[in-house]
Amino acid sequence: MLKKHQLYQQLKQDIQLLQWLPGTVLTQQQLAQHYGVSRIVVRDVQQSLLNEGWLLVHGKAGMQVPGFSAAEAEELCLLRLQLEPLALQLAAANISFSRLGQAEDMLASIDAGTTLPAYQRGELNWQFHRLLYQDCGKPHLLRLLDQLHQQVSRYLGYQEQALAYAGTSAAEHRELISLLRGGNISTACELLISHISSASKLLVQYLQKNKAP
Amino acid sequence: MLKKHQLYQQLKQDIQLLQWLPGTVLTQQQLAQHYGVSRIVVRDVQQSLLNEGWLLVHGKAGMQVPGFSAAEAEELCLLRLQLEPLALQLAAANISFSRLGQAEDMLASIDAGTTLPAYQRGELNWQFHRLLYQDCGKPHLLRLLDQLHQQVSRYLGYQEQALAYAGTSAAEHRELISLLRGGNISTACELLISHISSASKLLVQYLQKNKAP
DNA sequence: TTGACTTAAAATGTATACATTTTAAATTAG
DNA sequence: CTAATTTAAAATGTATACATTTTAAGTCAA
Repeated sequence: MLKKHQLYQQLKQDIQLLQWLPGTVLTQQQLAQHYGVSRIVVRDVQQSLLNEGWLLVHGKAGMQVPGFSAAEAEELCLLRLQLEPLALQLAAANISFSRLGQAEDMLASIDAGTTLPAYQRGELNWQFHRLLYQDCGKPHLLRLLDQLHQQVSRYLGYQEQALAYAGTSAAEHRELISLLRGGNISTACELLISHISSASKLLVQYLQKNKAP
Repeated sequence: MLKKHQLYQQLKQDIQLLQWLPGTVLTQQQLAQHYGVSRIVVRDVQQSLLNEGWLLVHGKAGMQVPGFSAAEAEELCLLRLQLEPLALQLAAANISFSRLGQAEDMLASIDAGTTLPAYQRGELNWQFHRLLYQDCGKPHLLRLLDQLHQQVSRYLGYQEQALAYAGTSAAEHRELISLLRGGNISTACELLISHISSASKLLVQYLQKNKAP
C-alpha cells in the first residue's frame, strides 16, 4: 500500500505524463480509491501539489488538473531569467573546484542518459544548473528556483522533443563551467541568460504552434 | 471551537507577536491541546505554515518557530528588489485610473490608521504596493511577491518602530502614484527601487544592532 | 416552462482510535 | 565509565467513523 511520499511522487508523475488529462476534476475520494490509500493521505498530498502548481483548486470541492499555456510558460521563463543569473552571480564568488567537478560529473550523466525519457533528462539538466547556484548562500532564492523548476517541469512530459533538445545543449553547459573555472563571472552570467532565453523561446514557440490541451 | 482557517490565522499571529518564542519546538499534540482542536486540523495548518516560512521542520518530529536574522531579511529584500520593479514595469503598461484611485484610497487608509499596531500598518502598506502590481498580468509573479511579503511581515511584529517608519513613507507613495498617472514608468521604477532599498537598509541595520533572538 | 424550494446524495471537514516511527531514558556488557 | 542495546513513552502516520457543507437532482407552485 502506498504511503504519503509515494503517493506524492506517483500522482505528480501521473499528472506530468498526462495519465490524468488537463481539466479533469479529481475528488479526494476518487484518488483515495484509485491509489488505495485513505483520504487523509490524499489530503496531505493534495495540499502539497496545490502549493506547487500540480493541481488547482476547483470551486468548493475537488481539484483540477492544470492545462498548458504559452503565456504561463513564458511567465515562468521570465522569472527564471530574472532570478537564475542573480543566483549564478552570487554563487560564482563562492564556488569551489570540487563543486565544479560535481557539475561536470552531472554533465557526464546527462550525456550517458540519452535514452532516458524527456522528463528524466529535464531533471538531470536542472540538477546541473542547481549545482551552479548551490553556493549562492541564499536559501530563499534557491527555494524559489526549485519551485519554478517544478512548474516548468510540468511541461516536460507534454512535449517530448522540443525541450529535450533545448535543455541539453551540452556545449553551452561546458562553456559555463569553463568560464566559472576561469573566474569570468560576468561572461558566465551573460551566457546563462542567452542559454535560458533560447530554451524559453523554443518552449513558448512549441506551445504556440501546438495548441495546448 | 476553532476551525481550520481560524487556527491558521491565530497561530500565525501568535508567532508574529512572539507568543511563541523563536526556537520553541511545537508538537502537533501540544498545539491541538492548546488551541482546542484535533490533530488533523493542526496538521493541515502546519503544512501551510511550513510552506510559508512561519514554521520550520525540526528533525523527524515537531516544528520549530523560526528566529530572525539580518542575513535572511537582507535576502528577502534582495528578492523583493529583484521582482517588484519588474512587476511594476509590467503593470504600469496596463494600469487604469480606477486602479490608481484604489491605490490612493489605500493611502488614505494608511494615513487614517496611525494608531494601528505596526503589523497591521505593514499589511496596509503591502496592499498599496500590491495594487500597483495587480495589473502586471503575471499570476505566478504575484504569487511569489505575496509569499515574499508574508516572510518579510514575520519581522514586523518583532521590531515595532523601525519599519513602522520605513514602510510608510507617504511622500514616496504619492510620488509613485503621480509618476504612474503621468505615464513616467521608468522613473516610477527607479523610485520604487530606492523606496524598497531604503526600507531594506533600515530593517537590516535594525536587526544588526539589536541582536536577533 | 420557469424558478424557487426541498431533499437526497456526495464531497469535504473534523474527531477518535489504532499503527508505526521516533525519542530518550534505563540497563547492561565491555 | 563508556558505549551499545533494550524498552517504554511520546510523537507522528494512517484508517475509520461521524458531522457539516456543498452539489445537484427533483418537486411543486406560479
